[in-house]
Amino acid sequence: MRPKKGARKAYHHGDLAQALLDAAERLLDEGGVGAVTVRAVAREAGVAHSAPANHFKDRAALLAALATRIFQELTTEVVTALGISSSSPRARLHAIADVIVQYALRHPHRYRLLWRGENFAADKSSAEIAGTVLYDAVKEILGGAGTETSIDSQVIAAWSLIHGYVSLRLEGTLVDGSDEVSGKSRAAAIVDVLIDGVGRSRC
Amino acid sequence: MRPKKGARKAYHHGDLAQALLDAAERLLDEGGVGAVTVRAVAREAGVAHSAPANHFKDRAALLAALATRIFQELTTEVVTALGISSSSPRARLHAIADVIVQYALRHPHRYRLLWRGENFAADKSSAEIAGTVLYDAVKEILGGAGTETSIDSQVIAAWSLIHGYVSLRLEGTLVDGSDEVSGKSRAAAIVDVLIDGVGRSRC
DNA sequence: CTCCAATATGGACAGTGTCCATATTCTCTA
DNA sequence: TAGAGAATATGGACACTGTCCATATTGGAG
Repeated sequence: MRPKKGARKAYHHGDLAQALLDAAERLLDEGGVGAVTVRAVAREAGVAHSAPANHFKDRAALLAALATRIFQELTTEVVTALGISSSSPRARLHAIADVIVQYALRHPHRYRLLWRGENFAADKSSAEIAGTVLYDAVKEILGGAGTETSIDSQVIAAWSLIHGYVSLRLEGTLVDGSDEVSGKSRAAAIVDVLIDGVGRSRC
Repeated sequence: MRPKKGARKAYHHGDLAQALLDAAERLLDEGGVGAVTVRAVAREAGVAHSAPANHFKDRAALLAALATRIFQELTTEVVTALGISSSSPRARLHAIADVIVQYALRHPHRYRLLWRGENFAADKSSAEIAGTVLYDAVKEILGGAGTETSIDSQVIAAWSLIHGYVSLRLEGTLVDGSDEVSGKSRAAAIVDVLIDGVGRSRC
């Protein structure tokens, strides 16, 4: 039977699933996804090497669950920031970009984990839900003007821009060493480029 | 001693290093980076499991070499496309985006390999060189107008946009199923968004 | 022709994911 | 309240992996 209510100190260990995810997150932060090994997670949680199998059928399933949890944390941070931010579309886009860039730089391994599609081969559902939340957030910011398709393109462009920038930063591909450019962060600068357009800002 | 000239049928096997990279690329295309195992590569190439050690000290080194080779292939395709493309900045940006998106969709595992920083822990050099080539290509397209920093932001924005879009497509995150939008590809559409700006196209 | 370094081989070891039979413990029901 | 069955945890096993090692082979420089 599954725990029906509180589920604290339930069964033998007491929510081992949660404890395993905690352990996995610790290992992830320290050594990257490669360090998140079924056996290492079990060791970290102080259980037998085969105990995780009762809660996650696979290493992939474990990583998927971890990614889902992280995705929700990130989504929450974004939503919170949007709650505080002013109502200007530019400010709101800056807020989103800022939260995501900061989170990714603070927890690089976590952010990387989010975008390994392999992890979601099992249950795309929860990741897709979180993704939809973020997508809709930007769509709302960009408002109702323009045709439906043009808005979709704008939303996709915004997400591509932010995610791409973070990826390049994390992988160290960006030769650009300066985070600051004329008083604002590089992230803010490229968001402005997207809003104002390359063509316009060059004239 | 190292082969000095032609290096064909050299030594015991005859450029085993190259054969190993061929085998690795085959395995990569079929089963993703996880399938590129030192032993599997050796099997595929028909040599002992420890033979690769003579040419690549690590699995990481093997992957790095493979990534470098793929990076050069992609770079070449981009440069070629730019040679054919018209001189309009918009057309040239479209050309770059198109080549990269098409390449990534055709060889998803190869594209993914390029952006795993782990692979370059050993020799960042060659990957950085290839990255610089692409970076400079966009920088040249965007021309000499504007301040230095604002140009850098524009180039970074362009690369972030393209790379981010490809990543989202590859990971299946984009709920967007339609590649085509009002006669042009989605990739072209978001490049146009970047050029014209979100603000402008909404007025 | 001889020798040496580059190259290839096979064995070994620790670590991994996953399956299995077994042991323990919780919860619901009879 | 007693027991039964399901959920949970354990330890062993297997095949696979990366990497090291001692050994064998080979090609070219001297």
